[in-house]
Amino acid sequence: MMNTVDDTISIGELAKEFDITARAIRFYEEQGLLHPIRNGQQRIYYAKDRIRLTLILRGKRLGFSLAEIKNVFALYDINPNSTAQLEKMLILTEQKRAILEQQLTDIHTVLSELNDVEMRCREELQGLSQRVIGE
Amino acid sequence: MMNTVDDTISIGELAKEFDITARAIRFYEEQGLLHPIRNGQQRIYYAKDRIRLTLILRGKRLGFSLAEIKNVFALYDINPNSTAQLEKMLILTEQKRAILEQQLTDIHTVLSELNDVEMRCREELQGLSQRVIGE
DNA sequence: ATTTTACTTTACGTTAACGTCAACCTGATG
DNA sequence: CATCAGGTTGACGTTAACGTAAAGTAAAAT
Repeated sequence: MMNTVDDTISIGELAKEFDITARAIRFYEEQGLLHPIRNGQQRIYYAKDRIRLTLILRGKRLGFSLAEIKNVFALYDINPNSTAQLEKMLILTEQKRAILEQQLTDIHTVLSELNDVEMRCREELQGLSQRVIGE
Repeated sequence: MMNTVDDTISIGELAKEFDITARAIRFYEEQGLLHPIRNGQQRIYYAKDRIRLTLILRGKRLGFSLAEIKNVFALYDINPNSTAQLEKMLILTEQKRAILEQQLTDIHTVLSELNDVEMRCREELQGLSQRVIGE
């Protein structure tokens, strides 16, 4: 149940808020993507967990696997003192960027194709209704 | 092998051209996404199959399942004489559009986040090299 | 003629991301 | 006190999209 003093919520509420199942949330935890605190047996979630979940779902929408998303999280958690790690991170971000930019062009292509289909559809519908009226 | 008179190619060449396995191509056929002609036992592919494959792979990059991609293909193959079908198609294209536009905003968000990470990385690297030089 | 090379079908294996029980705990409520 | 809503941990099931291995065919090269 919702805690009245702080901003913690239960797994059920979190699931409802993001329109996913509790099972999915537990699975993300199992995979190391979430780390909720316990109140006895039960999990309690804070605002930071909501942010994490937002990132997870966005990553999924973009076609990234949970493992990849976990990697990205790991990047943010790196202690930025090693040149090697920093350069590795730059390589990874560049890879992501390339994929995302490919997706951008893909999306624009498909959107314009959708426009074509829609236009032909509407014209066709116009024609049909004209003929019906004409009779 | 490449046919010298027309523009047909074998499954191996097609696989190489698109950097996927022949198994994948056969699987797409199994799922009704491709319909190559046979020369005896062997499959032969025409330019139109290459176009299909391009569309399949683009769909996949955008996170669509093969079943969804097949549906989209079916839309193009509809004989556009039924008002009901045309309107159904318009509904489907609108759904796709919504998903794609969500992805667009997702991508822009992530790209700008990547920029932030990169900038912090480069600054950190600058700092490290400065310190080394200073010694 | 035989060995390669490229293809074929059949069929079982694999991985990711959960779904779906089953059996248990636990605080609130009639 | 009993029951119920909501939580918990296993553990096995499921689907998509192929991978992979086996066993056979067919043409081409040696």
